[in-house]
Amino acid sequence: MIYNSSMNDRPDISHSARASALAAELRSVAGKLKRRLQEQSSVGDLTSSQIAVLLRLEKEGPATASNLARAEGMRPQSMGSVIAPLEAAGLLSGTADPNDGRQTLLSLTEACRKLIQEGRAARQDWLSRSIAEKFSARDQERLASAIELLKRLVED
Amino acid sequence: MIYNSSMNDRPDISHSARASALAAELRSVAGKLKRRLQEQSSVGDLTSSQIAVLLRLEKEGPATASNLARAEGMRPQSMGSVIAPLEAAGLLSGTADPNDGRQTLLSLTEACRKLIQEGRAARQDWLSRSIAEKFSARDQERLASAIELLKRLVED
DNA sequence: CTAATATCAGGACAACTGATATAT
DNA sequence: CATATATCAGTTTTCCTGATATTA
Repeated sequence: MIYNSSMNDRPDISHSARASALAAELRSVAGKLKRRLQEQSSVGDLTSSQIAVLLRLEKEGPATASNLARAEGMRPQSMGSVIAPLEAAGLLSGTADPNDGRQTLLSLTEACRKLIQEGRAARQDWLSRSIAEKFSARDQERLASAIELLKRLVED
Repeated sequence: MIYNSSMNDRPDISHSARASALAAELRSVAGKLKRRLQEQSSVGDLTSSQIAVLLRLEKEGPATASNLARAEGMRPQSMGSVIAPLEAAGLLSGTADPNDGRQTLLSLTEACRKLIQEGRAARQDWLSRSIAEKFSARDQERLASAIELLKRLVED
């Protein structure tokens, strides 16, 4: 705390009151977003977490299940059940790391990479589509900095 | 669409590519936020949805379960199970609407109102606390406009 | 032996759908 | 009778915890 509270018991009442109001709104919109993503995932066949994984692998290259779990802030066991259907669908393939037998390095299959590059995946994706449709280039910039803000919030 | 696509098949490739990248990041951070809210709710005794309901009632006055459900973008049945524990805990009380016997108007109990006004609820709330601690007044303003952006996204 | 990875099994939670009772 | 509210019951989804095998 930067504020000196020795001369005043409530130096930041409005600061925390504002925080509380913002929290309420953020909680509400986060809930809606969550439900929206979920309801859309039943339309296609990929869940939100699965799309997040695919796009991360596409952007940052092969990774292990544990790596992905850490990146997404979830447990390795949970990531396992996110990944399993993707492997079954032939979108992901795992090869054992020759240097470390414990690890299985996951990478996108050629079929999946093609799907993403053709933009088909994005067009099927409700969130990508909504952002493209509803947000101008200027708004997309604003969204980008908003996301940085949210990242700070969910960090430790 | 403002762009004229008659002279070019892909006038907004970068626009939608950017949208797709933003979607990936937003999805990721939304997932983390969701998990964070959930893990915190098991510490206290109120879920994220429940806090959202309490703060909404405090801000906007009494409402019916269906009203609240619409406001939060969920089904009335789901809202029912959000509300039930709150009534049981004595934070909410429902009185039958004299004009419309179907409706039960929910309002905060005095105990709950006091809790909120004392700021105890907010201090116990991880999200409020994080926002207050991590964000300067300037950042809170940025967050406020970010939330407006997200609201547009989850709207129909 | 300790640490990290992966996986299996069971459970909790928050939302959903469908059905029913009641009041308008 | 059609509509809106509330509630009961059952299901699904996603993530969790705990336990075990394997390799470094």
